[in-house]
Amino acid sequence: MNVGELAEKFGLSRSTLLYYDKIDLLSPAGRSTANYRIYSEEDVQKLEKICMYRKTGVHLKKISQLLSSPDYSVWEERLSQLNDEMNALRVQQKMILELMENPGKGEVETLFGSNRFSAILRSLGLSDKELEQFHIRMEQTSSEEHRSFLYFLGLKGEEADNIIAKTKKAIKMAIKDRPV
Amino acid sequence: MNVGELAEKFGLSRSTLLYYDKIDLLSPAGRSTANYRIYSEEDVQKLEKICMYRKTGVHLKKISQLLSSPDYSVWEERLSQLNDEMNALRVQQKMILELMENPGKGEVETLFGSNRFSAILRSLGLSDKELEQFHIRMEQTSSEEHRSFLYFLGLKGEEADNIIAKTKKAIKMAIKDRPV
DNA sequence: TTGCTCCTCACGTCACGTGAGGTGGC
DNA sequence: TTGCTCCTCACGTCACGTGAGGTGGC
Repeated sequence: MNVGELAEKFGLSRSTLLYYDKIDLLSPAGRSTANYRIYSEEDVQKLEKICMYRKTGVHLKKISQLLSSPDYSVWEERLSQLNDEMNALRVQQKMILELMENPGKGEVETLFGSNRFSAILRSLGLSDKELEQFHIRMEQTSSEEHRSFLYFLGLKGEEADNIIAKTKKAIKMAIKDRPV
Repeated sequence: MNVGELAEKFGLSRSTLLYYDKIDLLSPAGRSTANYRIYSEEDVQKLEKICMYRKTGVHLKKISQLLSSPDYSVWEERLSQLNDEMNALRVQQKMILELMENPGKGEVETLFGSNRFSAILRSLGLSDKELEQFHIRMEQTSSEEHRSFLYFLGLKGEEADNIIAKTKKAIKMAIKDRPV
């Protein structure tokens, strides 16, 4: 296999493979007479692992190390890092919400009503779909539990009522649209 | 004020301020006879805003735009971006957990018992302390609710029992260590 | 011969950090 | 004079993307 074929097979760009060769992460087994890169079956399997590991967000250097000596601790470290990164993102969300609520400090227009609600939703770090699913499952299990959970999150009475109303509506819609 | 003083006042490095000058984000009002940068009171106030905006994670270019023309939509965009980024991190967490559970694919040692539990905890994107607090609050409110919540998260019976036992222990410790 | 892929530099990205080499102020 | 801060390049970071300019294969 040459670069183009390998790139397409894995949905990567050529420059990615050239880069991997450059940093000695994945060098082709050989070269053709015309100096084309030729990848072996082993190279293909190695690339498969690389792609999997890459999806965890660890640095290519660590991936390189992992390939030569599997080390379990890399995953624990990465999980811890991810935790920190998520917390950092949450801090950013909080900062934005503060700026939105205190336009005086940042001198931006005020935010209110349903906008504020959606901002709070996002600040919880969940996607809209995920949150809707969560609320639906809670409401179906126990409406009372749902309400206390919303209070638990620090929402005020009216806001909680709004969410519950929305969720009930969503459930009705879901039931209505359910295939027979 | 010169660079060093301003840097210290805001807890920034000098190179940061040099960089901000270079990209025309914050250029000093003037220069001394020895070509030192001299920052005015206006510059100080501008830097204050820059520091606040920086905490939201928006690019310096956008911050530069914000300073000349306040635009509310920047925050909405950033919130949406943050959502995407958090989801991306969650995908990475999932990938790691899969690799940990399927050592065959990644050829890493197996994970079991309490390790698996802590991995699940981290995969929820909460810090250990946050999670402990959460469990404590739930357990104090309603032990039954706590258990059903754990099932809700997909934990099996024994694992749930373990968490509850741990939480009860933590509560006892907290009560015991409480200042009189 | 015409396209096509391939090759090798080399520069740009983002927000700085880190020297190198030199000058002014107390 | 001794440190101290200041100055201006310029390179390194991370994982590529994007040309520029040129060659081999069908």
